[in-house]
Amino acid sequence: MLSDAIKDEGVMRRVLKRGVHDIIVESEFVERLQGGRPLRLKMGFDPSATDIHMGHAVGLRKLRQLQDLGHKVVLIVGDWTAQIGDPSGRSATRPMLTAEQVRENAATYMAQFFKIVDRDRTETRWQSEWFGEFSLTDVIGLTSRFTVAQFLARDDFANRFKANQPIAITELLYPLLQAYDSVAIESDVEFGGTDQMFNLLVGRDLQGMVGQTPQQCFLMPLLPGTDGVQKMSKSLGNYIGIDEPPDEIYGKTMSLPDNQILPYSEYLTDIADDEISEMRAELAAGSVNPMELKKRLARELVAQFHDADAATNAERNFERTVQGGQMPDDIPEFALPAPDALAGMRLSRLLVDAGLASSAGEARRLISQGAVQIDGERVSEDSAAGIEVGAVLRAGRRRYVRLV
RNA sequence: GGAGGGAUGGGAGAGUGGCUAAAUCCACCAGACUGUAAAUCUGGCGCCCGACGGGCUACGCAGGUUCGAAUCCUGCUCCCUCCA
Repeated sequence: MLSDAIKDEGVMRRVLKRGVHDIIVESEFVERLQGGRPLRLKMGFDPSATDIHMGHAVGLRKLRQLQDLGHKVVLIVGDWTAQIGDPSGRSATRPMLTAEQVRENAATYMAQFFKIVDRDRTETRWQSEWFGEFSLTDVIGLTSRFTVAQFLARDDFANRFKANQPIAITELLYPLLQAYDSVAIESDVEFGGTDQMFNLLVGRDLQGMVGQTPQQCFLMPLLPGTDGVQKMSKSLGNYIGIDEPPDEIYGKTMSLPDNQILPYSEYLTDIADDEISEMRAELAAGSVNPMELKKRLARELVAQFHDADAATNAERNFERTVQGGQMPDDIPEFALPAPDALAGMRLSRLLVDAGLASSAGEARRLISQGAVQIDGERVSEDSAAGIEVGAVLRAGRRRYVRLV
């Protein structure tokens, strides 16, 4: 059942150090890892956000590594909290969902989740299994174990409290509910980003209070988004989704700032440690064009979330279109409503209809700024005169459409 | 329960009767330069109109005063601070 690989120093190093920010408590974790019993690895999921991106992948890859050593993932669908939402209204990321939406979102999420995590070594649990039965007595029992001072130890709360920002009572409840999840499934290890540290620790405390062995907390580094500064998140629009087409993953990776090449390579690929050290040395010495290392990274990511052929293709496309300035071969088509529709039509109208601009105003701006090309020729007049069926419209760097 | 302060565009934050589709910064879009990197520079950033002009919508919500309101008045909703 359990793999002997845990005796291998290289494997252990990879599991414990690479793509890991901190393990609380590392020595206990190692002990339990070697204890001969498959561990229950807790991973919670909020069904109000269903897209998995590279930032999440760091942790999911870690789960997979541990599964490969014989351990078991327990995926918790946060259906209960999602149906309550966040009444404080402060956070648009926690809308109230219907049971129906939760089911759909969970399905969407899992389809992506199991691209990384091994389905056969995963147990899926729904939060409502235990919270569905919860009474007010239970809630009070739970809250009575903690103090306000404990919560003020969390940076986020402390800062907001000092700055006179509101903190909804429910916000204090969420960590407790999450902690109770750990008790409900008898978690051995819980995973989360460094921003989750407080919540994970509350789970650890609560388990101890009810007589369970406290879970270990596995903290993953937060992956910066494509801007290289803020953490990757959908709402900031700086993410690379694992479900995105090969060309997108490749292209977005290429637009990463250079200083993200090493972190991304380390956290998201299996490129060997010595190779990464070599890359680091080359970058420091300036003996390599960072672009080349980024291409390597982009290939690795596409191969991982699609396959090797897709990676080769995406690279070829990138070289031809972006680096070579040629048109891509897959251009979405836009069907003109009528054969003679182009006659007398304004170009701005056409751009909007074809989805290349969100409004006529934007379309006009693009034209006047020289961002619009027809069959490779830059246009400056807002007129569709002379355009024929089969022509390729381009707006900005990457938006193309072929008229049919 | 009492007193005071506040709600402005994706975010932060000016503006206290016309010069305000609303300063400035960030984010974002496009162009130049490039390695679809960073930095820098330039232009843009509500919607519509054959349009160097015109119209419509917008400053928490609903009314009102005024030739004219984001700016004044009334009511409502929400938030914050201090006192109890």
